[in-house]
Amino acid sequence: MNIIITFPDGSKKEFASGVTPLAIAESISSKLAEAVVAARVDGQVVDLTRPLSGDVAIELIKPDNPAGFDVLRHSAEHVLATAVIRLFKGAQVTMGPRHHDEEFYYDFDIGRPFTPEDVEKIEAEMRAIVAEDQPFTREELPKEKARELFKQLGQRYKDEILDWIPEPTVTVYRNGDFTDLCRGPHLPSTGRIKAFKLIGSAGAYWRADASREMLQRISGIAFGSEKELKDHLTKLEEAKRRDHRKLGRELELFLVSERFDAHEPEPEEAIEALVTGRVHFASTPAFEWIEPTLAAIRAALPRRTVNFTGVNVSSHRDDSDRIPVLRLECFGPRLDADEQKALRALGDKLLADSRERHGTPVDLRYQHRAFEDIGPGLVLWQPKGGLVRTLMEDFWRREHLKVGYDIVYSPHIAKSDLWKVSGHLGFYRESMYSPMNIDGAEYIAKPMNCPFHVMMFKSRKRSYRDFPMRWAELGTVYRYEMAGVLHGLMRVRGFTQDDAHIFARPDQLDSEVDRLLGFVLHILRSFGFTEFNAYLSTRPAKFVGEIPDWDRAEKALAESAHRLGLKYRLDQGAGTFYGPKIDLKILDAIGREWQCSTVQLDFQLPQRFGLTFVNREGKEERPFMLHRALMGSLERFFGIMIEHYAGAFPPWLSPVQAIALPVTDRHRAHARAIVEQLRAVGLRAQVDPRNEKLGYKIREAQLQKIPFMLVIGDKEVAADGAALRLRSGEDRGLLARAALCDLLVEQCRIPGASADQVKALGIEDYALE
RNA sequence: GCCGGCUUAGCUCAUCAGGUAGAGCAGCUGAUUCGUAAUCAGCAGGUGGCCGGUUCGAUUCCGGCAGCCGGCUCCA
Repeated sequence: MNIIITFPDGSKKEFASGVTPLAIAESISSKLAEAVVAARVDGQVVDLTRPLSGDVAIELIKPDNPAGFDVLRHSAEHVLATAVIRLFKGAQVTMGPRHHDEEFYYDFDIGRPFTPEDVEKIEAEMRAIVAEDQPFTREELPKEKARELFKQLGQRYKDEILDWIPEPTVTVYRNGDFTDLCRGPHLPSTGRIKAFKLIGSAGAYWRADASREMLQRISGIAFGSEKELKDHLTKLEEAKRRDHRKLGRELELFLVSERFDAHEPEPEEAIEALVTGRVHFASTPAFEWIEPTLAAIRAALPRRTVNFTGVNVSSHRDDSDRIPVLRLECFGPRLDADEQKALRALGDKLLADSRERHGTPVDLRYQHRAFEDIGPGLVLWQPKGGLVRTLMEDFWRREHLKVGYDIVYSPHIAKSDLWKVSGHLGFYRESMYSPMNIDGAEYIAKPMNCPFHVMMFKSRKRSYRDFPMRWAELGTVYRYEMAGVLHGLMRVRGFTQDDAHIFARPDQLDSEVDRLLGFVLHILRSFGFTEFNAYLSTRPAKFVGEIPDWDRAEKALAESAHRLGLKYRLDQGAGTFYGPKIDLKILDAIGREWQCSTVQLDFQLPQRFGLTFVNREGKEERPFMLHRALMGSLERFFGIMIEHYAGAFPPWLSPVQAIALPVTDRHRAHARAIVEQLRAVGLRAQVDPRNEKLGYKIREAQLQKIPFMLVIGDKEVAADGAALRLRSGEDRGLLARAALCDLLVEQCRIPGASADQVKALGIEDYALE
């Protein structure tokens, strides 16, 4: 019996029933059969070896297609697992990712971490398995049969995976000595994995749950050809070259988490004693410890002043598992051997005491203070970075004022009570810095700016005529982020949000969202980003407010994105607890995605703070509130720009725009004259006055990524001009002084919203009714 | 916070197996007056992240802590 196969281009061909997609590919060309990794049959991706029956539509999938990529990488995972069970007796296999971005990985439990040597061995074993060209075979069997099978194989984790599969029948794939529970599909055989490389190993929690077993993840990359693999590695190299941490140091833009040696040993050296212990936070307030501990330490160190300086709560998992760290400072000469011994003995004693009292360990140690330390995740903006930031901020302020925002400021700390009312202490406590005690009241560093803006709203009775109110602030916030996630400027603990809160009447929702999205695009484009991905995040499982309000708000965001021609992806259930949001991610020069902008609707705060306005009928009504950030955080956005431009900022953002390079010192005076004139028209220009060869100065200017180099020698002095060299290497030749000036002014112009844009962004409701 | 790795001069990196550290660049001094990505010479620079342990002796071996890097998780 024959069946009719329909191809994507609509053409049809007849085959014998039971034909496999692989055979079909071979009938077209052997090259295609070689390249193809899976087939889409009536919309479903299946193995190339799956026999077909009945008339179907078929599409042969190659690795250049996302589905094909997935199959390739998925098979690579199985090869990885095969290598691991061969090399490690009793290794437990768990699972790989559902979808693959760049990398593939598979998590194992071998009772210990993998070493870098293990990974090398595993990769070698994988190559052997590929060379063996083991066929992948698929088998369907009832769930209970599968349970028995994996029990026999000694694979514990598979049992748990089977628990969360609802279907009565499951599929199992085999290759060589490896059998895995797997939906598939897979390549016909391991020999088809030509280009792959293991990237490394790291710990990962079973089911991403920190309370479960720590597994060992091995990750790698796989491609359809060696060339693609090579290209990918080149891209990684390129990313490394652009790393903002490296460029930040080289260009002297910022410092983060820097530790400096202490300057001079001081006559009165300070040491710091830390007392840590695990106690039940709710039933045993850490403060009970302070007095007895202090007294004991004072007795052990009679020659020193010992002060209590605070309590840090260092674990943030949940209330019952917090670790209060008592921070004590001891001033005085460095401890001698006897004193250190005494302190250690005291530590042992405290340990024993606390075990008795709380059933938990306590640990006392001291540390000589040998460093001048800022603290992890805190940023210093050096002069050149500070200048770029100033330019970013100035631009930001000017554009905001143009389109009807007001600029506000708020303090860095506020009483705990405010954070209680706002709900942060309930929902956000784990990310907040510990309170400080001032005159008997508790204050906390702000993790967000919104409560302050809300308080300003409440300062007087509001009328429907006041709306919309758009209050923007470059507000520096502090968030306690887990130590392991900090990363250069991209993830820090103190950062400045380009925040704003828009308070408006319900009838203004659509127009405000429209204007906002338009404004976001304008700002991001001005900084040189032209490609975006938008994500609409809808109601999560845990939410506040009424469902009709949510639906309406989600619709408003979606429609607005639509009106602006912004294509968005739906992120179901990923909204914040207080409202839906739309996030914009920008694509940088090498195609990486970065989240910056977020626009969030909030039903929660106006309600918690009881915000109202008086409407046209004289009745109290609740306004809505929009939170938004465009750049997100100045620190992070700066980091992204550094990587996007590889440190070569556009001229308007370059710390130094032009540098004059006199060929010898007799050309210095003329160089100074040119620079003076450039400065007079507002350009940031400098002279390199050093007695060095021209090549040397050019090299330095080039490394500093200065956009315009002005070479000045005899010819240029005679012609009263300069020879312009661009950082691209292009030599523009001699330019007369005036022409040079005009050109540079033009090239360094600061972007800004045009009159049309301002109009589009809606200045009209500035007019009072 | 968890898992692994790393931490040597301002930066980039050496020091084969435990015997108290070297180079290039940067810095300082001097010479050189030079045309599109590095002129030469000299000088100075380090209680090898911090605190302990083992050892006759630790940068090297072991433990604790801190920081960084790659992941988990989370997010601007």
